Amino acid sequence: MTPPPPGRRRSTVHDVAKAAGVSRGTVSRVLNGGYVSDQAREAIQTAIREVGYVPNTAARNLVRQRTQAVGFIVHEPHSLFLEDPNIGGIMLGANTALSKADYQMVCVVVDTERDTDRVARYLSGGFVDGAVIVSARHHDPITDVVERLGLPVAYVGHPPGISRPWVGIDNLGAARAITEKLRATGRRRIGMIAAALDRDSGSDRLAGFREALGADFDEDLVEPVPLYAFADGEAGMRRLIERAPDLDAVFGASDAVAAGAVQALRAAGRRVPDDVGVVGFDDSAWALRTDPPLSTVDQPAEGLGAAAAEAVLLQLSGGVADADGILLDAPVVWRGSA
Amino acid sequence: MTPPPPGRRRSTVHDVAKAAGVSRGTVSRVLNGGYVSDQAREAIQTAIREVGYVPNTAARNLVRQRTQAVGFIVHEPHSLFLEDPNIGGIMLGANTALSKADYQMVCVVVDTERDTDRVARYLSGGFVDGAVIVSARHHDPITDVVERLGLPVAYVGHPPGISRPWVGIDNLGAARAITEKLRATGRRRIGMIAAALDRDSGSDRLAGFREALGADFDEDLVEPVPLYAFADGEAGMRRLIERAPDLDAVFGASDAVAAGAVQALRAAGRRVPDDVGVVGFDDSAWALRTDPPLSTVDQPAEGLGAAAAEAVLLQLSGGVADADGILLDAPVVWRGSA
DNA sequence: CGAGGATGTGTGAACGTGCACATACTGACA
DNA sequence: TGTCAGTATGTGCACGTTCACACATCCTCG
Repeated sequence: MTPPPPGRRRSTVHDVAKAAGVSRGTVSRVLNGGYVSDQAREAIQTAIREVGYVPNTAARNLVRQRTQAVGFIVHEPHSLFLEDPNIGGIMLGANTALSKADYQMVCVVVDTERDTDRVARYLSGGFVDGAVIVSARHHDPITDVVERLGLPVAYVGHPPGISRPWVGIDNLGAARAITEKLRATGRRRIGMIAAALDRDSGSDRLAGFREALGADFDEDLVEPVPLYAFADGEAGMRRLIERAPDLDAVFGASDAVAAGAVQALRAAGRRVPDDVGVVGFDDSAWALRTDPPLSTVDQPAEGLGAAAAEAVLLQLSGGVADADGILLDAPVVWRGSA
Repeated sequence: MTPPPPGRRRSTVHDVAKAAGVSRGTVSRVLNGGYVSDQAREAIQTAIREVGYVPNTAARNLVRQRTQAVGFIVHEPHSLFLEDPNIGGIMLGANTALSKADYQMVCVVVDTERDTDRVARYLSGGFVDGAVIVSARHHDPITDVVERLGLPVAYVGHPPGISRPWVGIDNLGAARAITEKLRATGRRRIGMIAAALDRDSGSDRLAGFREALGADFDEDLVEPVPLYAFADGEAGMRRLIERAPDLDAVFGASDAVAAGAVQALRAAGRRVPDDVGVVGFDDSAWALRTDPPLSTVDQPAEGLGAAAAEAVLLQLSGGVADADGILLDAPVVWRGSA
């Protein structure tokens, strides 16, 4: 089918060796280190430029028994993938760290169940040396495969029951911090729109909220919604106002949720922040887009991606990554919405 | 360094052949097609499962002279990559199309100049069989390399001076359509915040705007801004109101720009849509986020990605992709902002 | 002056696959 | 019965690299 590239054949070490008047071995040593005389090195480097030599990855991978590629696996429905403000940053951070170490990043998006099997097979197929896994689920076929294979991985977020390296932010602590700050402004009836409680990030944020309020915590002021989405925030806020009209502040589990809440509050005739203070979580583009801009928690997405990638790279270079997890700092960003 | 995978050695065709009592060749034929008796086929398939055989990609790539991977190359600064509402969709669409054809997608983000060289080298290194290239620049080292190598590619968007397959939307036609619709609502003084005029998408949208207004076009009502970003829209709108206080409608070159414009208008005491009608472009998350939601043009991001990927796949399977480009339909979505 | 390390180079054997080729058996047909 | 097409299988080589090993030279030190 695929004809050899229209131009001429790719040049190989042999061509370089011939052009430089040395043997393959010496060329290889120039590329991979070893004793080479200055004279030979120079001749070879000239020859490389001359014949336009670029090493053949497949051949190198074959003999080295590795692929110099790391998978970036996102387990989210497509719609969420587009909505999530962090994934782009995580990807970028991971990609930057991997490129720097001369690894390639291979993106894999897992949507349907069928995909899950495909990816599990993919991972066991040795296409990648390791993987950064975002938003894994509990007892995911993917995590199962990873555990069984002992593939070097790092998770972004902390899937329960997994004892592999992971990076995340201190969702609980950050949620507690921003709730405390909100409380310190004098608010008394503080509600929360809690999203994605089936994930650690969601349940930890709720736990932090609860801790900050202590004895004042009122179960009735928590409105659970399925996703970290704008529409969920809006709908949740509507229900919450109805149930607790005296509410004077609300913590949205994400900026999108908080933005939805602002919209619903405004529609209900409440002023933000005068009548109701609102805080979010993520410091995504949403936060600067609402009026007034959201007080929120800065989620260092690029940092998370980079840290996860580095944890994988560490394992790849023979190190042992700490399975206890790395928590990145997620500082409160105070703006006008509360 | 990297020790062979902690478990046991990966099994190869030899192991399968031995387990099934046949030769390597027959195993290969089961995998790649050819004459095989039912009996042998069954024995081999059982053996494959038994020994947990997964073909070695590197070896296969080496002998087949291809990598079964397609690059996804984004030439944007990191900050824009995160802002752009379309890139996620394009990526997703491309990834879906490629996975279906059993190709892997390798993401490459080009930010700095240094990156450009790295990627040019990467592309010429035979790491990928083809590439989907997003937002290429004119006389980009990357496009140069691609042209020189004759690498099968497809562009998303139409970099000038390139005669390779590309997919895009009819920016000019869509901009004309939404401007006409805006005009039909009775607006008389229609301005435009024109972004990214150094790219085909930006200049085409301006051209469409101009065409729709015909003789009524007023150069003075066009405010050029560098990027498709919220902040640019806000700043541009501020300047535009000052210059033309009698303006009664504005076309933002993107939803983000339009959202910024809405913000600036509101800050200036204008009501949307009562005093000033606003329309955007992209139908991104921004559109539903403003109040009222934006009238805009639906940019089929996933469709673009998929179409580009398919154009690459077509070339890879020996077909000749149409270098004239494919234009996807971009329908006007009318909401409350005008 | 010879042993032995440091430096420099060439050669052969893998790595795991796909493919061309050789081989062998079957049945149909002249 | 010989020939030929179709079916079915095994074998050798090539893909382009790295790595271990053998070998050669030089310098140093006892």
